[in-house]
Amino acid sequence: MTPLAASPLTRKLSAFVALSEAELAVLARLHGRRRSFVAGRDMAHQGQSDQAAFILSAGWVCSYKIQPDGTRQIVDFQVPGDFLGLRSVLLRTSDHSFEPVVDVEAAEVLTGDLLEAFAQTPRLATAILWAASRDEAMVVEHLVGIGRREAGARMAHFLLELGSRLALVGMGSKEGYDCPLTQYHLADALGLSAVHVNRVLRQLRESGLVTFRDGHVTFHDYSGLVDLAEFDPAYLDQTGPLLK
Amino acid sequence: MTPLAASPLTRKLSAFVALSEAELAVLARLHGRRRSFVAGRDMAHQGQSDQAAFILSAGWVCSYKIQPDGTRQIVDFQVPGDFLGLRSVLLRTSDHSFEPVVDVEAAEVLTGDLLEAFAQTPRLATAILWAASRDEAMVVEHLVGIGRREAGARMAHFLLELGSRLALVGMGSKEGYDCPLTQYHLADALGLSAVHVNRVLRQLRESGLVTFRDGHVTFHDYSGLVDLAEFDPAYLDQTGPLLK
DNA sequence: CGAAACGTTGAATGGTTTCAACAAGAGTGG
DNA sequence: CCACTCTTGTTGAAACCATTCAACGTTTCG
Repeated sequence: MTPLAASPLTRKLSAFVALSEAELAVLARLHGRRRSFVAGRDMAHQGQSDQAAFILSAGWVCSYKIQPDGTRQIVDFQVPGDFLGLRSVLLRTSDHSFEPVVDVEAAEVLTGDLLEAFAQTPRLATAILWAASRDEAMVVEHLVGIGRREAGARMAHFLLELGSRLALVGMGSKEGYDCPLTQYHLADALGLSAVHVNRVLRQLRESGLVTFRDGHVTFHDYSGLVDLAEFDPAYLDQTGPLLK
Repeated sequence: MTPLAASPLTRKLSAFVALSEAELAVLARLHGRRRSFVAGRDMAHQGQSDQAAFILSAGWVCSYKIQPDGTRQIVDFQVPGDFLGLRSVLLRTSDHSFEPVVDVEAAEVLTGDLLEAFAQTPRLATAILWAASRDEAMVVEHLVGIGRREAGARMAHFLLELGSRLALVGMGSKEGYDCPLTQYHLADALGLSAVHVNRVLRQLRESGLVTFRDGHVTFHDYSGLVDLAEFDPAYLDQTGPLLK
């Protein structure tokens, strides 16, 4: 019996591991401290220490780094169901900033609560760490994309990956998904100029592959897009954490 | 009293945390299973599971991903003192390959031994996890470099970072260091073509900043290079793991 | 000696950026 | 309610950075 309104994180983890009632209860308790953040105002800045982690339940966040010359590189996006700042708590190395792309609802997770939850339910701990390693794999794939894919394939890959992530929490399908990002976000994430992002999007649209418009991504030719991007979701669709 | 011939990893950790005799002993025991690998033959392949971790004591390794179209992106290099495949053991998500750049000496670390060591000496565990988070920060910085730095600054930043890492284990200084990488390695790491790497290196050389030649990097104008690269070693020179 | 790996250089091509200008909608304050 | 500004999106033309192709030199190694 799944909860009436499972949180996105619960949904995501449940897609890979069958969680017991007790584990679901602990997970639910982690969602206790609800917090809100308004779009555009950073949740945390580079160099700030002692910050909490969050579980995103609604809204989008991006984690980025600003360079001395003012250019920005977005490292990753967080969508509902994603952890945010997990490594900062576990390992204390947050040298980037977090900006809510839209208004955000999140649960604050204190270090103590997290460690306690881990101690109580090792299987849950494994599942969460597995999710963290999945995030890391995405950063690596992101690096590969920027380094070795041309703009069209890079964009296609990005839109497909986002779609897969959202599908996992019921917010997207092979038809498309809602996406509040601006072309500037895409530019800063993909290492392109905003102008070129616009052109690439037009090409993809005119090729009948995808449309990115008015806050919505629509896949017109999913498999064609997969071909263009050479999208291999192996790094996303893992067999799940190794649990006995 | 430091050991007569401290391992590079011991050296590195000691630069940030004062380890007790007992902790040093545990660390030494982790170095027990010595293994050798010859240059060019992969230590592990993409998709392979159930692999051990290694502590590099001599030689260089690169971790990379091959794309369907044959292009390669090097994600990171490992130099003596670095862990290799740590995340694969802790979290099981190694979707990239490891190639020894030169002949390599490493200590194999079995999952069980590592967990046992962690249980025995929590401070050592924290120190090692801190080192892992530092590696992660380098991958993020690498992503930023590829996405938002032009070729010259990217190369300069890369050479400087490598220098800092090597200095930590006594294998480099602000004068320079030995570096067995080929221009092809640089190209695959920096997301450039080998031809352009050659040109960029020439420019840097002719500007009197650095020379990369015959397996040796020589800094001619360290601070000039730092300026060009906008190199801010904050993500490397952390205050160390938070230990009580 | 021949092959293979690495380095070097030129010329042509092309993907991307920059600069510039304009359009449309949202929000703001008078 | 209407100017006004700000953000976001759009498009063209010129400039530029980087790639590709091609050729050649050097060294290493079997």
